[in-house]
Amino acid sequence: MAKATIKDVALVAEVSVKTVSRVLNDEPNVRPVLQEKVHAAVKALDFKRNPLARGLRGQQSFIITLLYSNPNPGYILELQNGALSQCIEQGYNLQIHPCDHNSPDLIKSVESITQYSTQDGFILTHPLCDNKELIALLDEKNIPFARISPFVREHDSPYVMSNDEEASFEMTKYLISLGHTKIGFIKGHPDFGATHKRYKGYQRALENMGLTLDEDYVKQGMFTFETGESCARQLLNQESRPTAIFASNDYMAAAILKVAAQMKINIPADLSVVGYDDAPVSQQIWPSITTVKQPINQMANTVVKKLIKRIKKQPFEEFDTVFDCELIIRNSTSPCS
Amino acid sequence: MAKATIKDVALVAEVSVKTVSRVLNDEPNVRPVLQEKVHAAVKALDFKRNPLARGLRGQQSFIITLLYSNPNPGYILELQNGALSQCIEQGYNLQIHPCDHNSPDLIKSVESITQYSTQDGFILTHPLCDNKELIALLDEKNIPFARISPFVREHDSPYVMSNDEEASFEMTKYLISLGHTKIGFIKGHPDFGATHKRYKGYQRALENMGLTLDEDYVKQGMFTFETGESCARQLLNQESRPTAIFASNDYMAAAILKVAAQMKINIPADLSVVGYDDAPVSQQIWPSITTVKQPINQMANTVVKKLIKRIKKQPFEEFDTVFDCELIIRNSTSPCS
DNA sequence: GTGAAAGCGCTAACAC
DNA sequence: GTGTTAGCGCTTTCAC
Repeated sequence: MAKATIKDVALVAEVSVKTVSRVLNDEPNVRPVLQEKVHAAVKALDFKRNPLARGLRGQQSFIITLLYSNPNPGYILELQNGALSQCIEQGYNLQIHPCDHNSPDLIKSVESITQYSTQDGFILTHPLCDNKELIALLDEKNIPFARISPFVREHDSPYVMSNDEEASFEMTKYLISLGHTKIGFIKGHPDFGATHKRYKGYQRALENMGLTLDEDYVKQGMFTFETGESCARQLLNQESRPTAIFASNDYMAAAILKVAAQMKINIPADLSVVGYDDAPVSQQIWPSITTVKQPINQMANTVVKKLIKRIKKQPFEEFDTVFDCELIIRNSTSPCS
Repeated sequence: MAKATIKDVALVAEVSVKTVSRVLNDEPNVRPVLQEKVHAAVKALDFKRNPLARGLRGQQSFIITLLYSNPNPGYILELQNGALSQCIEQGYNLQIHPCDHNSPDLIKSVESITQYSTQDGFILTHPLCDNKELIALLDEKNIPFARISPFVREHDSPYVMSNDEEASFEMTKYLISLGHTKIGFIKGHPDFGATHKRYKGYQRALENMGLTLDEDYVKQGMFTFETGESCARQLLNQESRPTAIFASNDYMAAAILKVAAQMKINIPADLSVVGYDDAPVSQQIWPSITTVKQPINQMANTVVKKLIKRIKKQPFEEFDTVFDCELIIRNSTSPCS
């Protein structure tokens, strides 16, 4: 059986195609009686509108493109799933577009997808959402977009973010509450807004609890296992070594475990370690890593809602913008001995 | 400036729209002179065909849907990237559809996406590609599909696979070459075809090298960290414990490291551990885990090529079907002491 | 309130 | 070889 078209529905419902279209699009000016008839016919024929035809006529594609450049597979997948479920709910398709935020071809690659297919909107994840060229491109092409965890917020496009600074503040306070005073910190990649927020939360907590920040306890990592490893070595090879280290993500935290094992430093007895992101590795390692979990799925869900509102030129302020993170206490932290 | 249409191109090239269409579709019967003209006009206008219109007219969508149900984010992302790059190259879009192979709604969920949008073909990853109901559904709807790592191969649809059995055979031989004779094995989830192939490679290597398989050294895991942990405990709590353990994936291998740490068993000095998949954790843990890497990206790439051939009803036998895996020797293995 | 007709951008069928 | 015409399924005029 060939797929039913709007004509078939009109025939069965004994109305015109236009009336069917009106009902389907929730337009006013249709008598309830006819609405009923149409709905019945739609159901009887198991009719679904052809998105291609809809798009062609309406100059829209019902495609939302998710742009990401991020080395964390667990994070990306969660993002995809959250965005996807909301897209499906609203009758949109999600197109994925992995890219490299360091590539000189970034702009070109995004431009090319805007040409080869049509998309109603973009979702930019960090750090792409702070890329001025990219934003300029989308603005120029007049393509709506929404951002996840932007650092710079001046654009009028919708965005969502997690309260990284607050979570980092809480996590640092937690370490202090365990009796730690010598708390090391490994920063993330400076291109990522989250890096600065996480560091700021750490700073603020120390200050707030009357501790002074020791520059020797702060090292610059790049979110990779390798940089985490070298930072950990630097931190732990000092005379007065920290009794706790806060890494800006779980990969770097995992690297601390490696260095500690090699140096025969016992975790958590001699050194507490915390990470960030709740990456799979934080559970697949021993001791499992105390970390921070962002509500990524929910954030992705909301950002899609906002984007679709923006696409439809409706207000989007009704939705949440800042999302709370959750501290997940595992086995890599213990009271300072 | 509004996007150029085929009409604009025809106008500039001073030919009919049909001629433009012919050139664009590489159809015969156009004089080289006109081809030149059309190409020049296309370039001048930076013209790209509207995929919606193309799809509507041609009863195709240029959408390929990737179906997966797999708990390994690194694997999925790699798969997506491989499939995506090939899709883009051939002018297709990739739609992703994560699902749960255990869900009773699986079939319904796939059926619904075939209704809400049109797709030219599906890519089924394992274990979905061995789901009879699913295959029956696609066959009935006459939607072409291709499979990645199917266990049952009777269908005439194209597929690719890695030679898991061979890789597992080689890995086991490698352990034996290190002097190990008491080699434990943790099986994966029985729903996955790979589980059986990996086990078979292990069996065959033992046999081949003149060792007898000891049932006490084989435990049934489910690919999760937790099951790996309990299997490791069972294996290591025996009187005559194995000196090496082969886990069917890296999550379970990571769990062995945990158990070993708790039991003060030194890795790799007292126990060699190998995993499978080259999951991110295998590098983010210490000691890093010796493992097997499948050429996922390449497999995904090829399966898309095959699928598109199938969609176009062209032969697809020219492409590779079986892909070699690579042993990655890291720090979790050493000669038997 | 409702319907007929036009057309979104493209390609298949058929003329020439 | 090349151009004209029709129409994919839908929504948007614009009549009634």
